[in-house]
Parts: sequence; C-alpha cells; structure tokens
Amino acid sequence: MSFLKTLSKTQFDAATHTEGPVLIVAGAGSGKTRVLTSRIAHLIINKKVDPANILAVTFTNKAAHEIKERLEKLVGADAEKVIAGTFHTVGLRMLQEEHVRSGRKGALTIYDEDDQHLLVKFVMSELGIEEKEIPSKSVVWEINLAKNDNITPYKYLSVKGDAFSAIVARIYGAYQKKLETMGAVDFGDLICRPMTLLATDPDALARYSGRFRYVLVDEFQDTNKSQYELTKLLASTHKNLCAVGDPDQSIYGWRGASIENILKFREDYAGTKYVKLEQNYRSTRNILGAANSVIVKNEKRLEKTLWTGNPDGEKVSYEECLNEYQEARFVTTTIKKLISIDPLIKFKDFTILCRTNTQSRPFEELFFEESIPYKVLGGFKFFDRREIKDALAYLKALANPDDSLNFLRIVNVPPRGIGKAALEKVHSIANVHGLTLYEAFRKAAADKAFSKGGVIDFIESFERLRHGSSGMGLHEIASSALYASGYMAFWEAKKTEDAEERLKNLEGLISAIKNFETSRPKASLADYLNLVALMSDADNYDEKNNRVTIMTIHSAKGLEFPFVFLVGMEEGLFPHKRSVDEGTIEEERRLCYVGMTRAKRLLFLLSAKNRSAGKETSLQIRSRFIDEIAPDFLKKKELCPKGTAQEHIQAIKKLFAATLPE
DNA sequence: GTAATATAGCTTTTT
DNA sequence: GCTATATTAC
Repeated sequence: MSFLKTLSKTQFDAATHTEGPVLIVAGAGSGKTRVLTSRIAHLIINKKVDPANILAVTFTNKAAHEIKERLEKLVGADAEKVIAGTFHTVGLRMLQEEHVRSGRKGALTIYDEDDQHLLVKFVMSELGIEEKEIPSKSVVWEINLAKNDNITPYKYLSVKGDAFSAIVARIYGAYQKKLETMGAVDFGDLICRPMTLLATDPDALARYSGRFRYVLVDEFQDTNKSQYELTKLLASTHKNLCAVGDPDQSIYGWRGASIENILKFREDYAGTKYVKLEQNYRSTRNILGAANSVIVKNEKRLEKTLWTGNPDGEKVSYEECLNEYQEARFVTTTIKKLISIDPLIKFKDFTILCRTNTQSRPFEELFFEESIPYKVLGGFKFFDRREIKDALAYLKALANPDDSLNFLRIVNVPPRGIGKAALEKVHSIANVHGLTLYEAFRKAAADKAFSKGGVIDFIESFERLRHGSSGMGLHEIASSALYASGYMAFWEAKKTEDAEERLKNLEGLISAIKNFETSRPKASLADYLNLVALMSDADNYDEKNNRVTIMTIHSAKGLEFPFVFLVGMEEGLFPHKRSVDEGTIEEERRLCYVGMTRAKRLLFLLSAKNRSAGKETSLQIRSRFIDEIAPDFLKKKELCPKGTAQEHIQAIKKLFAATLPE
C-alpha cells in the first residue's frame, strides 16, 4: 500500500476513484504514468480485481511495457495478466480471435501504408481508373480518414455526394473486398473491425465488455472517432472507464484524432469524476513558464494551469544561426561543452527535436564527423529498406499465401523470368476462377498452362519452402526462404558496394528474428510480422544506450530529457506552412508546447536564417512561437525586430532571382 | 518478353 | 536527395 502514500492528494484521488467514469486531465510531467500504475496496482491489491479483467490502452507499445514493468514491482507476476497495449494491438488481438473463430487457414496480415498504396493502385488498374484522374495517394488518404470516422464504402457514398467521392467510394469498396479475400487488414481496420464487431454482434459485445471490468485509456486527447466508439463499447457493461490525457498535447488531429473526445468526455459520460493533475515534477520553472506562455495563446483549451515546485533553473535560450549547418554546429558545441563541464552529463541526456524528418541530416553529418554517438528515430527505417521489405514479403507470403500483394512482390524477385505477360496469364486464371494469385499459380502449374521455366520452378520452390517450414524455428524459416529462393545469391552476385550492405542488413534481420524467437518461444512467424508492423518510432527508443537522440516532436511524446534542442524554429517550418494554410495553427502551437515540455533542465530553441530545401535556399523568419514566449523566461539577447530587415533582403533577393540567371 | 537504365516527381507530422 | 515509372537494350 506504500505506493499510494507517495502520491500527492490529487494523484491519490485519481488513482483510487475506481468506480464509474473518470477523466484525468494530466498536464505535462505531472506523474501520469505513476498514477496509472498506482491505479492498476490499487485495483489488483486493494480491490482484489483479477488482473485479466483490466484493460490498459496506451499510445505506444513502449508505454505499455513501461506500465507493466512498473506494475511488476508493485504486484509481482500478476502484472503480466493485465491486458496492456495500443489500440492497434488490442484490436489485432480481438480480430485474431475472430479470425480463428471463423476458421480461416492463413495468418492475418497487417498492411502498412506502403502495402495499402500498392493495393489501391492495383484496384485502380483493375477498375480502369487512371492516376491522372485521381491520384492513388489521395485515395489512400481518403480511405484512412474514412476509417478514422468509421465510415464504410457504402456510407462514404451517401455522406459525400460529389463526383470525386463517387470514384473514391468505388475504389474503397473494391479495396475492402480485396483485403477480405486476402486475409489482410490495414491500420484503420484494426480499430474499425473490432468496433463493428462489438456494435453488431451482441454475443461478442457481451464477451469483451463483460471481461473488461476496468478500462483505462491513456493519451485520450489523441483518440479518433472509431477509437472513441470502440472504447465506449468495451466499457459498456461495467462503465468503469478511466480516460487520461491533456488537450494541450493533442497533436494528431491531421491523422483523424478528435480533440473533442476529451473536451466533451464529461458531457458523454454523466457523473464523471474529474481530476486535474496540474503540478509538474519534470521541468524547471523557467522552462515551464516559457511553455505555458506559449500555450495560453490557444483559444480552444480546457482551463488548466500547470505549476511546479522545482527550482527556477536557467532561462530558456534562443539562438539564431546562419543556416542549418551552423544550427548543427551550435548544438554540437553546446553538447561538448556541457559534457566537459560536468562528468555526470551523458550523451543520452540530450535530444534534438525536429518538426520534420528531413531536418535530421545536418545533425547526423556533423555528429558523425565529431564522433558524437547518436541515434535517429523514425525517418528512414530499417524496415523501410528495399531488401528488408522484400525479405518480409517472403515471410508474409509464407505465413499467408492468400496475401496476393506480398505474393506478387516476391514472384519475380530475384528476377526469374516471370514478366508482365506471364503474370497477366495467371491473373486471368485467378479472375476467371475466383482464385487468389497463389491458388492461380498452383492451378497454372497443375494444368501445365506453362510448359517450363519460371512459373513452374517458382511455385515448386515456394511449395517446398512452405512445407519444409513446419517444425522449423522462425529464424530457420527466414534464412531458408532467403537462401533457397536465391534472394541472397542475387545480392551476392552483385559486386556493388551497397549490395554488401544489403546482405548485412538481411543477416541482421535473421538475427533479429532469432532474438525474437528466444524471447518468445511460442510465437509464430505471423506474430513476429505483426509485431514489426505495429512497432512505432518511440518503441525503438532505448534509454540504456548512451547516445544523443534525434527525432520528430511527434515521436517524442511521452518522453523526457535533461537537455532539449528544439531546432528549426522558423515560420513555414514550425509552424509548418501547410498548417498555416489549413488553419491548424493551434495544433502547431500544441506541438511546440509538447516539444518544450520534454525538457527537464535546459531548453535551447534554434532557428536558421537561411535554410535549403531541395535545390532552393530561402531566407527564414523566426517562428512566431519564439515571440510568444514571455520575455521573463528567455535569456536576454537582442532579438532584431521581426520581419523588416529580413523581409527587405528577401524582396531584393527575389528581384535578382527574377532577372539574373543562376 | 524480360532486364537494365534514364527520367521525372515529390519531402509534415504516423499507428 | 530517392523511388516509381517510361524508355531502351538484350
């Protein structure tokens, strides 16, 4: 019970008011995770709740693990029984149970945005809709937005009446049908389908909502409409729903998250116990004061004043650099200086927070040069590399051969003489007989539709792999697939420099699978593939590694660092130009607030006067957010009057650009 | 019919 | 700066 004694009065309230709906508005650094864990521990220890009846939904898998780890210290082995995960992992679990129930043979495959895009293109070509008529990219976007709001293809058509939407609805419908025949789900489906299941099947509703006596949802400000509905259904029997969040930290509106979910929670759930955690335990007074002075500029807020008992600390620094390289230079020098001053300060105490992924480059270059250990989260990921995607396609096809998209991806990789013509032939077999691509290949081989060569050889070796894999360990399956298919040999034959690296990456993948296998001996190949698909950037952050972390502010949500560099504080970049155009400046301001409140001891804000994007270099004006910080919290430094001089120079430069050749 | 090479086109944030 | 498509070479 000692874990409750260390809580503040409001934290204690939030942790122990367990019955009925509860809304906890938890400011940045207010000890939210502690409250959540104490609450679950209180349920298990004091209220004798079976841990298997508790559902905790978090924003990242890492957050779920963290809760479980802390919980284990309080309640021991019972911690493992609590169901904790992201909306997507919880949804996947439910769908898998239903998948098994419905008696399908292959595994359930998760399609990421790349797969989604390919499938949309495929569907469009089948429907004879051309890219110039409607870009496949915007179709994917529309489909995802629709799923955030739980709008089916049929409903989509009735909600939107215009010509554009009619085409989207057609593609969306065909796309959805394809997913179902292939046993695949996209990210949206992981929420929508469980939601629909609960809404339409009273048995399923009784099963799940009966089981989850206590439901906790973290980062509630970033839930979308479908997630809100799913939550509501899951908690519908016992109505013990605890929503935790901070409207000031809502930064995923562009992805369909609805800040209204938290703002209107008390209206939707009558008799809600409302707790505000307003004491910040993380940052110095100067950092918090600076962050507060920015966020109060937002109109759409819940009344809340974050305060701290922490020392004043240093004032926030703002540094205007000549260009993005000088920006990186300043950061590098500062890191080195701080490390040399205090031996207790380590590289892992620093983070560079960017608005966009592309901003990381100059930092990477300079850190490499100066041998500062660093890690970039997000951006170009290991799993985005071509060779890894190909390798995973092999594994996905083996785990679920009906997944025609991944099957198609490996058919002629490495090149084995199956070209456009051969594929068209198999496609028509598939269409005529209503078969998946894999089945059509088998039929073609059995019917001797192809006398010899690629098609026959390929399907034979694929079948050999498939049947040989039973009883093998996961990493053995992976390595036999990559070697027997000739994929490894394909890269080995190429004597180029990058081929060597690709081979290394493939070996890396196999050993990663081996590690997974050791940690989870009972898991299947599909389990591994799904884990990888649902992994987020933040999940890749490991505080044990002593390195400087470079990441986007979005990925930094929920993390904290002693020293934070918020870089690229420039109009057009942060706030981003498109946000200004689209009128979502308040979300940018919240993003700025999230970035600033990651800092515990020192916060540095930086901007560049010149920044190159692509081939163009443009003059930048410092972000409005800098000017919104109350001067008391900023280190005194002459800020040149905003605009004027810079705009003047820009105007002159434009004039020259128009008259002078490059 | 298939494979290698040149060209255009896009870069906000992501489960 | 890097990936999907169009063109040409084999």
